[in-house]
Amino acid sequence: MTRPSSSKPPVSPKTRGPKKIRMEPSIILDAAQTVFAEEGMAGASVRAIARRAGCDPALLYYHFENKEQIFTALLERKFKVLVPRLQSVAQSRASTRQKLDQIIEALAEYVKDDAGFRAVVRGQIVQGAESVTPHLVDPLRQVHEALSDVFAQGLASGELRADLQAPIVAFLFAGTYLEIQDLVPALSPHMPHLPDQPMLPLAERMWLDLFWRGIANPEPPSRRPRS
Amino acid sequence: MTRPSSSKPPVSPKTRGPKKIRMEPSIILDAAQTVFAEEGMAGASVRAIARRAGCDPALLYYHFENKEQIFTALLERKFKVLVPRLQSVAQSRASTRQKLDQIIEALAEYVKDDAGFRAVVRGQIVQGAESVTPHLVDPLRQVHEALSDVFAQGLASGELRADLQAPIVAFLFAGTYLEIQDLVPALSPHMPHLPDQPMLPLAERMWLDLFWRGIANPEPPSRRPRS
DNA sequence: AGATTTATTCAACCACTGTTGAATAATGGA
DNA sequence: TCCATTATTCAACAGTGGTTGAATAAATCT
Repeated sequence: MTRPSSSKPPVSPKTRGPKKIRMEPSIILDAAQTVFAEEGMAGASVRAIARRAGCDPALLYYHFENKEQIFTALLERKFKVLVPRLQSVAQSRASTRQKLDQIIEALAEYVKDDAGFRAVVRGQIVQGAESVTPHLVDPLRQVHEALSDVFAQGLASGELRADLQAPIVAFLFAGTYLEIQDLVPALSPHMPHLPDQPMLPLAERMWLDLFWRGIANPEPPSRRPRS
Repeated sequence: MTRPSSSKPPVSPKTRGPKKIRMEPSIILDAAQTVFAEEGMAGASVRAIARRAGCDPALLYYHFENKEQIFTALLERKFKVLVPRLQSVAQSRASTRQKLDQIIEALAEYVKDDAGFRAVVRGQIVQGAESVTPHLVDPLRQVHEALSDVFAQGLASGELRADLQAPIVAFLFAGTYLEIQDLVPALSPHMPHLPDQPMLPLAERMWLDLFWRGIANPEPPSRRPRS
């Protein structure tokens, strides 16, 4: 102030450089996931993510290209565990019913505590966001193919009703499962006229039974090809 | 430019006031709905909404309190037609199957060309946005109550399986229907291994058949109380 | 016609946005 | 121990965000 700033006082010439050490990019991703979930795609600010991760905003640009690429990195991280797991279920040879249970297990891992973030992803999908969609279609296609395979096998073996179409049932199965995982926990707290138990397990069980009755072949073939 | 702006030239003292006349608030709401759908809650700027509606941003603050209130007004407009329609279905006395068809008709009207906007609404629900949730819980509760009634009646009449719980089936029915309406159109264009027909009608029919098989009582009572 | 109310626009405010270039502390190798 | 690389921070830029107060045209009323 009073000093007339003789030539070029860089204001505080000795305070830069690391203070926290070794910030793992995965910590930034964790922070980003929460902030995206809470604020949405556009509402999530780089500064908020950095604050939550405990570092400077500029650091994000050292580890990632920009905000969108943080988002796509997040997608990649999530699908990298889901896709192979589903593919291995599709290649196992258990009964269709058992495979569905395994698929549900994998999906349950995928959705864990994550409704907010997945709502953002859904937004990007339905509005076909240019920068995100390319990174989404590939894993989603793989997920859908794996599920389609499972249902196609069930059709071929006669475990499932012959009037079904595997790719469509795959849509229905995954879509409705995720829907229940997201919406029931979000809504049931506000519905006063409900039984006094946790809704989600009840809804999940009822949905699975319902769905199975809807697709199972009422006259199943002999369980093993028996003379 | 060249004029040195003598003392206080209010820059252009005669250009204010209306140019377009009588901008209906509903036009602003239409514009807002598209922009919210395309850009998300935080990404939708007041300026973008105004541009789309063809008016000045400040006008939005004459007709509405602020951005959030535009959003809640939008919600109100949508639910004002859905809720009574569902309630009247619940009070009619057709067969349960017929009532479900009517519910679907009402829901189809509700979802029409609107996936983007509903994705935003879903985001607000799952993240429990403070300013929006209060305006959502009431209509959502009414929707859920109406559907619950329909299923409860079906249970009482023996049209539906006795091991179901009406409020939960209500969740499943509405949730999964909306899910299919949103996700199938958004995803199927990117799935190369699909039959070459429009997916949505197929998926919708298959889902309804599946759902009905899942909830219908396999030993239905006499259609009218007989002797 | 004149006055009042209603509907609209303009210009500006400040807080915050994504992003970058330069400065620098910590780390690891020679 | 010195040096090069890596990881981090600071400060700033230019743009955009929601929002408001004053100005004013159009519509309505008397």
